[in-house]
Amino acid sequence: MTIAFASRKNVILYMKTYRRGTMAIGIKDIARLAGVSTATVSRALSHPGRVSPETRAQVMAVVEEHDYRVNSFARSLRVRRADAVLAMVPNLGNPFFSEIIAGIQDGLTPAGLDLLVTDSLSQQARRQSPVTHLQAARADGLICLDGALPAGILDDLAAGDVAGRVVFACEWPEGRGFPVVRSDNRAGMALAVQHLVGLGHRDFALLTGPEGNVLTRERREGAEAALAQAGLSLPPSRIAGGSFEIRDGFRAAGDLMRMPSRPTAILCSSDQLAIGCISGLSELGVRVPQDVSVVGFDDIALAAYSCPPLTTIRQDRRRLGRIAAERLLSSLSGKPPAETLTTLPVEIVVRRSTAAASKAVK
Amino acid sequence: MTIAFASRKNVILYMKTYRRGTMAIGIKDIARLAGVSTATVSRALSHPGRVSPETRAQVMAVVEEHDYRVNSFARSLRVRRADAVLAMVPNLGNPFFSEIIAGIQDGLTPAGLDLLVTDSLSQQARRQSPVTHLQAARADGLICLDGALPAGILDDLAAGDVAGRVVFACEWPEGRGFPVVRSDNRAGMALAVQHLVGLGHRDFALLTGPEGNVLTRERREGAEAALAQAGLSLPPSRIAGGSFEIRDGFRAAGDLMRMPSRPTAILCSSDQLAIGCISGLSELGVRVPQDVSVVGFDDIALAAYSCPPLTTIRQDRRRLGRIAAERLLSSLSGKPPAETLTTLPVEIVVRRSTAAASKAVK
DNA sequence: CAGGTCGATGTAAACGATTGCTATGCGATT
DNA sequence: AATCGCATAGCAATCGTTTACATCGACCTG
Repeated sequence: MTIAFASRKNVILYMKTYRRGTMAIGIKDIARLAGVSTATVSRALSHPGRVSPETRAQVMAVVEEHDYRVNSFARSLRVRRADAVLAMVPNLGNPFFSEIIAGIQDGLTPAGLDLLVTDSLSQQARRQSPVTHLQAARADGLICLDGALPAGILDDLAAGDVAGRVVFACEWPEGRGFPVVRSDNRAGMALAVQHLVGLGHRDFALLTGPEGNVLTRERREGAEAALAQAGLSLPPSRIAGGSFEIRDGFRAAGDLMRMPSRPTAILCSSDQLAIGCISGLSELGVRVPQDVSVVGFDDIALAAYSCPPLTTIRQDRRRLGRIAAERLLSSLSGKPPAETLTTLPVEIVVRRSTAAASKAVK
Repeated sequence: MTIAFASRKNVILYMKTYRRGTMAIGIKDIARLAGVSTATVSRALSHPGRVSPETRAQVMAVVEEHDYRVNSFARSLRVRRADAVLAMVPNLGNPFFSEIIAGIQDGLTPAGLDLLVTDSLSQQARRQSPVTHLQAARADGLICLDGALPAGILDDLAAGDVAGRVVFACEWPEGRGFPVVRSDNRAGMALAVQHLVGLGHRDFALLTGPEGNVLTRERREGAEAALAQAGLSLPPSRIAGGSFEIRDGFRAAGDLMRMPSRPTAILCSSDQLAIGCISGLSELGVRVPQDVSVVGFDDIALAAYSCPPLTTIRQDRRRLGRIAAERLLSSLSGKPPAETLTTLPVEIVVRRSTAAASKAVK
């Protein structure tokens, strides 16, 4: 059985050799077969009301018989519209984004648009920016899930020729005025804090995402504000993290527990962080939730089945994607943007990683 | 002088804008500004060797200055090539596929191809099949991760005009002769069985995926064959499951433990099943791995952090995607397919969900 | 019955690139 | 000196649609 084979050679061969071999059937053939002009075929297909019922039926019969499809390039070239949208994620391999992508697809499908995807790394590899796709007319619009684009690209995205064709979702660059669709990160953290305070916790820690990320900031601020309201605060020594990844949750758990005074409740900026954190805690013999309570953020599918099942903040990622797509569509159709910031509600789902603060904590 | 030049350029641009009502700059503009013909611009861009160094530099300068991009539709129309590939997954929201998609992107990027994605549901919603995209020239090829396409669509995919433009990855329809890239499912299950037999286990159970799925079949067969080799067998009452989802693992755990005689080792056809299963077992007070050992399949990111960390069969999904992309590229370039079935090796990663069979089992 | 309206269709010009031919200029070969 | 070859660049056809405009009856109206 074979394992793999040289790729570079294929690439070169592809670039040099490939031509679409088969001669596809075109509108002219249909016209001839149906005994009408190409204009009539085109109209029968895209403006059925503009041709007589008999002609339409006749054309359709031929179209069906030969399984004809309009060549999308010729069409797009003529109408100057790609009928496609590009979604750019920081990392395609990160499962966190898959549901947002699915939501985008949901939003695009009713409008008959296609979905192109790419990730920031591949773009860099090709020395391209998503702007290229727009300029090359390959996509009508862009939904960007990466809030950390370089300034130069952001400038391009704000420039005249792509204005109104970009929506940010989930993450976004600050102070740029792009339309964005996001979850209510502050409210989410507030929910988490209130839940834990209600359980009697007074000693909090926070696991944050990467430095400079908007979500990191909003979630931290949300936590701090809610804690302040409860008369509590979050000393810097109680803030750890540095990415949304599992392994940092694991690592941070160790760091936190090594401190002289231990928190009884840990707020995590992602479920991955929370799962890593719990894993790290159990490694240290710290029990969740008996010794410390942990709450996550996102409510990924596995959250309900981790052990213990994770108390977390649910954000509806699918909906977020769909709404981003809808906003883009509306913006593409020339409608003036309603507001630039759309904030989606979140909710807390209480499972078993949180419990009343233990009285006997040191 | 610079001023004069700039203003003339602006006038030209303005006139163009005014006339056409669009801001896109075209090859004609570049040609005019560089003082050459469009043919030369085109050649400077795509066959740099065919123009003199001076001309090329001159053209490039103008191209850079105006940030010109070739209109991909005009180009695709002319060269009859989309430079894009469609990936079709059963369900975009399922994170299992995200890494395969990332791998596909990896394979496509060096060749400069774009990636379109869609899922089976959206296709149905639009009453389209992936064939449509190929016929409409929207994509050069298709990578299909859905092995359960209706027969009619499979017929279309095998038909003349799309022949050689399809590769199946991960899953595939049987008895059709399409090129397939897959993991070595049988060997994977054999690895799992051997590991457990080595730990002294004699009482096995198997959690399967959906009925009719190739992966379900191959993994079951792999398990059965390896067990047979060890002189063991798998009675029907020890086979449960019905999907790759977490919740079915959870449910199946209950079913299995309700049987009069309990297995000491559970083979799961996916990590999700395994995680659900462990969750279900712990619900019933059954400890993993002390009471029963569980092994998963896939090695998803969370597998290392579940509790206990999951012993599982790793399949390199990213590589699988990349190789599928490379096979498609090679096939598009007209090379005769080497062999239709490419099988990727898997390996077992032993963590803590498996242990020696307890002597004291009832 | 002349003139006007309207609906259905055809004609042909875009859309923006690529590329087979052809023309030109210039150095090398015989 | 005449010819050949080659590198370079332009001309114009072409890719497969859509759509503005023209055409042509049929029907209506005064």
